Amino acid sequence: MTSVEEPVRPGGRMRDAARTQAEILDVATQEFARAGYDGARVDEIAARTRTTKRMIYYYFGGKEQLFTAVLERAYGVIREAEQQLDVEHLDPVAAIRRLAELTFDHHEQHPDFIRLVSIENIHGAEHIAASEKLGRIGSPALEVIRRILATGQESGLFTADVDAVDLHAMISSFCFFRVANRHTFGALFGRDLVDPAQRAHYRTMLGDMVIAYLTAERTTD
Amino acid sequence: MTSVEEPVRPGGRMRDAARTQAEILDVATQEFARAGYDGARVDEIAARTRTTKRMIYYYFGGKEQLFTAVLERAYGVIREAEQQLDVEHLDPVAAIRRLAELTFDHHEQHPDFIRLVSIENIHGAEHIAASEKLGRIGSPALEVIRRILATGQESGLFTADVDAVDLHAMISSFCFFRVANRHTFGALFGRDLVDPAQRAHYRTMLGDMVIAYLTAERTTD
DNA sequence: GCACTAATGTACGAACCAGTACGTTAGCTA
DNA sequence: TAGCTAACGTACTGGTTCGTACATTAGTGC
Repeated sequence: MTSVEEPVRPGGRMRDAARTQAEILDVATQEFARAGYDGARVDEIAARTRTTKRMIYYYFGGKEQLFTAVLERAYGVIREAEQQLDVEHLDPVAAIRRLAELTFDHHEQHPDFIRLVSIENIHGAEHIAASEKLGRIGSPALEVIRRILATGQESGLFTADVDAVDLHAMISSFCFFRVANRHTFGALFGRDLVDPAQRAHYRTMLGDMVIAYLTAERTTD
Repeated sequence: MTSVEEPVRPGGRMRDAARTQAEILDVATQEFARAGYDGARVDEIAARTRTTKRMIYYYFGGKEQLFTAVLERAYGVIREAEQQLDVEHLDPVAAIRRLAELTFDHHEQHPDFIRLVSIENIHGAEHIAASEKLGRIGSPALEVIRRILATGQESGLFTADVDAVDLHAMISSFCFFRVANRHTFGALFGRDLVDPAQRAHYRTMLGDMVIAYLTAERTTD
């Protein structure tokens, strides 16, 4: 997520709009993820930047729009990751398992993103609604699921009545919960869902769950 | 969740510590769920109560402790609901499905609780950690799962290597995600996960998923 | 090298908000 | 019914925090 890392602009431009904006977004992402929207402090973001609060208002307009920009960039990152998906050369069962595992990995590697999404849900997704960019961002992963599902259903490997969006929700819910709710779950049940020693276990569990669901004969009652 | 509903204390005591505390907790639950911990306003809570801000500090000590008290009561409610669980007269498959459905129903009926848990996770479960009551609250549902799982595994209906806490996490993740992330999911994928018309569909989907996972033959590789 | 504008820094204000000092009264008990 | 205390109300404060008015400079085009 960090886009800026030069120590003290060695020989570079002193005034660089793109770099300043990227740095603000980096720090703002951390701060919003750390403390939530209302808990985040604009002054704190400015202080941890090589620029001043003035610049936040100059480039983004305000706290609200800054948070929207943070969300836009965070969603852009997963969108790019999803575009790199390369699983359709596998057979449907292996492809779905691989897709689930990549989703699992991505969630684990981007806890800040998970927190931002949780925060945005607390606020009723009003920033996504206010963003033109996020309105029609789409999901490459969804298209991949759609195609794998179609192949698997044609060949009779998968049960026919499964929808791509639903399957995406199923996979996401497990991956998301594991990261987002690890604190309360750990405090109440004494088990750390993101314990590295348990990582492979939960990754396999997710794949098993999804494949079992897709290949089970449904009892129509 | 609402414990107080008398219109304007008809003939009752004017000074009633228990009623005042319960009313503060009711309103605080709504306010914290609405706006998050930092977004919630103590003045707003007081204003929507028949008492004053002074009383909040008199009874609870401060905003932080008030939130902890809200969490304690909210977790107490699900604990009570879980103690009413009566599924062990069913065969293991039906019992697990029924348990999953009841979890599904409970999450749907208590969106405020879901929001409080999300908020508490944003803050690293620090209030649960600070609460003696919540430290060892336990989970009746977990015990039920444990027993059903044992029966199902003994009879060979279920695969042997499933843990009760893991299964609880699996069920919870689906139920929780559906309610907690409905706003962002709806905004991004154009599908309302809590649409009443889709309720039965997702309820069945959850049961199918869990049962498929428990009864699938595992490919040990 | 001059002028113009994008980029930046400083200092401040006004509203907000958690928390409290101080005073009052209902209701119980002896 | 006197007295005591738990329960309650009012008014205020001190610090915080988003946002901005005003001043300045780096870089660019001519």
